[in-house]
Amino acid sequence: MDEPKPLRPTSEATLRRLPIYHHMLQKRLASGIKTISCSQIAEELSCDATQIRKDLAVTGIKGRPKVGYDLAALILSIEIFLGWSRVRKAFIAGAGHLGSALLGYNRFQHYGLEIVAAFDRDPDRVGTKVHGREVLPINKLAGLAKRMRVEVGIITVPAPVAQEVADLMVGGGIRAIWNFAPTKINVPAGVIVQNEDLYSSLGVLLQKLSAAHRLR
Amino acid sequence: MDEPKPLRPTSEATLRRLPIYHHMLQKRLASGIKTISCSQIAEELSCDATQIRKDLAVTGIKGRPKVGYDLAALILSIEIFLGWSRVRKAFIAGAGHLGSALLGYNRFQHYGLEIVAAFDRDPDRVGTKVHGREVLPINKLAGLAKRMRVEVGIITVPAPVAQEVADLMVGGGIRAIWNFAPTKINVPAGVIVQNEDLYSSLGVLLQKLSAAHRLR
DNA sequence: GTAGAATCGAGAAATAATTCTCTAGTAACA
DNA sequence: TGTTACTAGAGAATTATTTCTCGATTCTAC
Repeated sequence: MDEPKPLRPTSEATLRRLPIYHHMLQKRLASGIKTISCSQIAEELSCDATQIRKDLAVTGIKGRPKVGYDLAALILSIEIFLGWSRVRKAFIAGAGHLGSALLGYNRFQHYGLEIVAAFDRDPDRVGTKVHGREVLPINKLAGLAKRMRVEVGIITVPAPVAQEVADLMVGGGIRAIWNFAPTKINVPAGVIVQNEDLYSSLGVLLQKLSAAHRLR
Repeated sequence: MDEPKPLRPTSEATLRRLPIYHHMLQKRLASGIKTISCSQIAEELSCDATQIRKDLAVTGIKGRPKVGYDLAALILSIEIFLGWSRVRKAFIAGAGHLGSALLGYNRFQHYGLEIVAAFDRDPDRVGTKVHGREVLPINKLAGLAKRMRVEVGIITVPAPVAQEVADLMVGGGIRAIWNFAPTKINVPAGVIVQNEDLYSSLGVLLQKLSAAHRLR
């Protein structure tokens, strides 16, 4: 095995930081520099240099003392590690506000994801186009997913129907689900679920605000 | 002091889980039951009962052995702790796809947030209405925030202008910022920033998918 | 009543994550 | 060519978080 297969999967905390470094590094690349050190990254993002070093190490990149990392190589290394170098097809279920907004993110393509079609239950929405992609009836989801070998499903339907939609996706062979519905979805082992609960984030924000209030 | 003032702030992990319990508990409340135990919650969300018990403890709720918690009291306790019991005014900067989607989330009101106005730089958008709220020019943001005592700012502008917008918000007295732009924003001490980087979440999802691939 | 089952709550142990410390290597400069 | 300042990388120490264990409490059934 030429790839250093990790005994433990990379921690979620590290995975969440890598894209942040990536954004920052691309900004630097545009400004023309060739190499960058952990201390420079740490300075800009105001976090710990050692942590960055450990995070970057999981991608397999090697740096040089006194110099740092080759910027272009580092960016590429992060992209490969995160799976952004290969674009995977995605279906989105729920063509409401949030679904439409995600369909409008055309930059997902640069981050390994291509949303190829949208699905909805509402007959008024079916047949319309959102950001250039046609909205299809939800009952076509599983069959098309299988036929087109779609790997990722995005759930932006209301919570009460999220499980139903997840079942359709799993039935269609989808193995990774990005769930924006604020509810738990049950899937068979082997299917990856990434929950994106806006209310959780809002909870964190408002609790901190309340706590700050209480201190004064 | 009648409130148990915590020496350390509650961990982010706990804060993120509380809203998840809240969703689940409300679903249960609708089904008519009066009390619930940690083991029942753990079963439904497939996580550890002890962790739930520790999480709920931070809200100050007391349970009864053999019975569990009073469901209504527990929900209220979470809401108070997270700061959802009082509705705070918010401004949103950036009336693009994502901004419009957030303006359409009218349920934020139940989670302590009321988006009262939207702002944009684009003259074509200014003056239009999005989900019932008028889009105002960005240069009015700071003044209005101060006058209306707005506490929360939501950033849904492109990354390159996020810092500018954050500065306007801070200038307007806003003390908590929900940042959807994939970039770091610098704010004075005391201002709370909650980053919501979709690319980070996507990174986690796709990396896990890639890793799963590599294993086979 | 009393026995038994279920649960909370608190402290201990185990695990995971972050930060610190040291070594070796590299480049810039005198 | 030697000296100095800087940095990656590895391992140790620290800190935070999760999981385990156990005693106390309270309800249910007999």
